[in-house]
Amino acid sequence: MRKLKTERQPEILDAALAIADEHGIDALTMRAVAERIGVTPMAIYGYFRNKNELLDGLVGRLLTSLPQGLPGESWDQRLSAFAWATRRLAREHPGVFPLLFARPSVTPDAVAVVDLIYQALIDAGVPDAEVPRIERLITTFVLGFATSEANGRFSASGDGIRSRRARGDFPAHQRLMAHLDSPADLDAEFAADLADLVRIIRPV
Amino acid sequence: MRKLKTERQPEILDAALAIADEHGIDALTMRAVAERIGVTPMAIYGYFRNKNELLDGLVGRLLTSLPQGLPGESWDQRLSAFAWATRRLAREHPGVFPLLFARPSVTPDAVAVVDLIYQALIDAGVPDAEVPRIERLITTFVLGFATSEANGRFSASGDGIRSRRARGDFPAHQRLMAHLDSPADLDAEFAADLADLVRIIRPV
DNA sequence: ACCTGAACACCGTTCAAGT
DNA sequence: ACCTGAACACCGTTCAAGT
Repeated sequence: MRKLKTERQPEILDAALAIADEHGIDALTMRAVAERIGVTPMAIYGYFRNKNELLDGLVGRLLTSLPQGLPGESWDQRLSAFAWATRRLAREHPGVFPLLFARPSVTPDAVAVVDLIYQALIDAGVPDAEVPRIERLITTFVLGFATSEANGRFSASGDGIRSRRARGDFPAHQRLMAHLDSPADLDAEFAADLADLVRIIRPV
Repeated sequence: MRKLKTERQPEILDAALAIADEHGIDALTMRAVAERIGVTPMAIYGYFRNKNELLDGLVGRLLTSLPQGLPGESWDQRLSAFAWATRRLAREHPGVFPLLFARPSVTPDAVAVVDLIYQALIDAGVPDAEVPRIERLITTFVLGFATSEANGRFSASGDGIRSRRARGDFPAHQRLMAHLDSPADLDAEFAADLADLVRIIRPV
């Protein structure tokens, strides 16, 4: 368990994030990161024990870039700010964002975000015993929505379907045909979803 | 665009799924699959154009194993059956399951599942124009919950936090300390979440 | 204290050949 | 029609050495 250097960690994470943003997550290799900061691949191992820890560092970087939550705002303003900021993050870093789902994130950064949501729910009047569950419910949805968008799960309907739909194999699709022109306005949809979720919280 | 053989595709997918289940997704290599069915790595390429298409096949396999929805059941029974079956799938195949989030799945298998949920929502009285949004809301949550569980996002709290919590850096955590002993009963939590989501649907 | 160079055990995938 | 063998261009990571 060697002690890690920290000096150039931010520089390395910057490089890694830039590579993933520009060329996709598959292009994020130790060798590519090294080349980008003008160093031999092995130099990276002085700062991160292995590639997995570098990815953990990337997750931490994403989390710290979320808003800290100004104390003056109301609970639903704070919740909403978190949700929209998370979604914006996914759009800015679609390659890296899905890692948030994969990595437990028990880092201080992650706990800080959770603490913010806990506080918002407490302020909303959610009973203490219910707060952790509702927090998981909300972050699961928000993370899931943002990840779906980043991965193209909501678009991509395309052609093959349309014909099959017409063939009548899927009766509900046929009936809803007028409303299936791909989720045109995801901003509006996300807003409506959040409103629905807040309705869960309110009278809990 | 060579024509692919189909005969041994199921056999190959079986092998791939078994490897991922037994040794994790990282152990799922073309070479390992080939060895498992007693063939050279290159033989696989007669059945799947590349590794990505093999993974798509795996996603299809997971989707077809979901229940088809008996017509005799009520809409909330059908919705509930889908949700619990999805979660069970994630527990049986934690390594492969997260692929469902990554791959758009516009395959017939995926559309069939969506059609089932559409129908349940229609039967629940959700207005046609709202059905696709509510479907995405629900599947996003269910997929997100199951993926979180498969990836250990809900457990894994552990030690580092506990001390930090005690240090008082996170006030909401401190207040809720009695309720943070890791999400003990995820079955009950999932049930409560589903009940909350159904309350969204009911009076839409 | 920080970085390099060479090497190892793997990958996915190509191409040409074998039966 | 189906599969094999050898090879290529990559990976992450080790170990020992260089300044």
